[in-house]
Amino acid sequence: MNKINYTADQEQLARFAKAMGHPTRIAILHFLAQRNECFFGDIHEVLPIAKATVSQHLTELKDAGLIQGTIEPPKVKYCINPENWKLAHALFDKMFTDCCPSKKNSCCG
Amino acid sequence: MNKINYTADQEQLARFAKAMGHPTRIAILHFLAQRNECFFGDIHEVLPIAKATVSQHLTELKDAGLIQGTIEPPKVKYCINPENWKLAHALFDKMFTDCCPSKKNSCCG
DNA sequence: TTTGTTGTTCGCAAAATTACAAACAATCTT
DNA sequence: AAGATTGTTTGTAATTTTGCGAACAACAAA
Repeated sequence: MNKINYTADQEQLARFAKAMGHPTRIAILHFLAQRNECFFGDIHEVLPIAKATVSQHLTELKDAGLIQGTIEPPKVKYCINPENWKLAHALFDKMFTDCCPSKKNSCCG
Repeated sequence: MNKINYTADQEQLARFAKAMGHPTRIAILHFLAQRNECFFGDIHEVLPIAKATVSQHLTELKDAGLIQGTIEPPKVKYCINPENWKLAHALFDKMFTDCCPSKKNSCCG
């Protein structure tokens, strides 16, 4: 009967996952990994959507902490946020490892 | 100027991420990992939301392929879907590894 | 100062998400 | 058949997300 509270890690993981929960944003993250130059224009150029929408998706990734933007007039350079990227990697990995169905006490075990 | 298409892997990863993009659903996944018995009632009991809402969240996780449900009258047993769980683990891991900021050709490198 | 380039913000519309109570269905027990 | 138990489905409401064009802001160059 005891209701659980969501832990800080669970909330954080959900926030990261939500930010990654759209193909465009996954594509942006992939794109940032393949380029040294990560200006807005470069990103917009390869995506099949309006620049206003690209800007929105970038804002969401930034708000979630997965990327960061730097103004280099007249351009804006985007890149992965290294610390939060590591954190996200760790949280996801822990999740998938903890819930590993091969573990003895797991469902479907 | 060449617009990219989202790859099947990107779409799949986004689908998994979207399903994980809510604290309740993260909590459900964690819960499924800690129990052998994974009946609906057990899950509902620990969550601070109505059963209809729990059912909805379970449906989303099921539709994304992350969990599976088995009817064991009069109960319903839920558990992790082992194959898709592995797939999700692999896709997320590949993403985080590919985009690792420590790599030479990465942004922020 | 005017023009051009680069992105963000605003205003709007359509669709999806989240949540609940109430009704329903399926199955056992009496 | 009637009741009890377990979850799902339905109907509804509030909020969020996604997307676009147009307007705007910041800055460099002519």
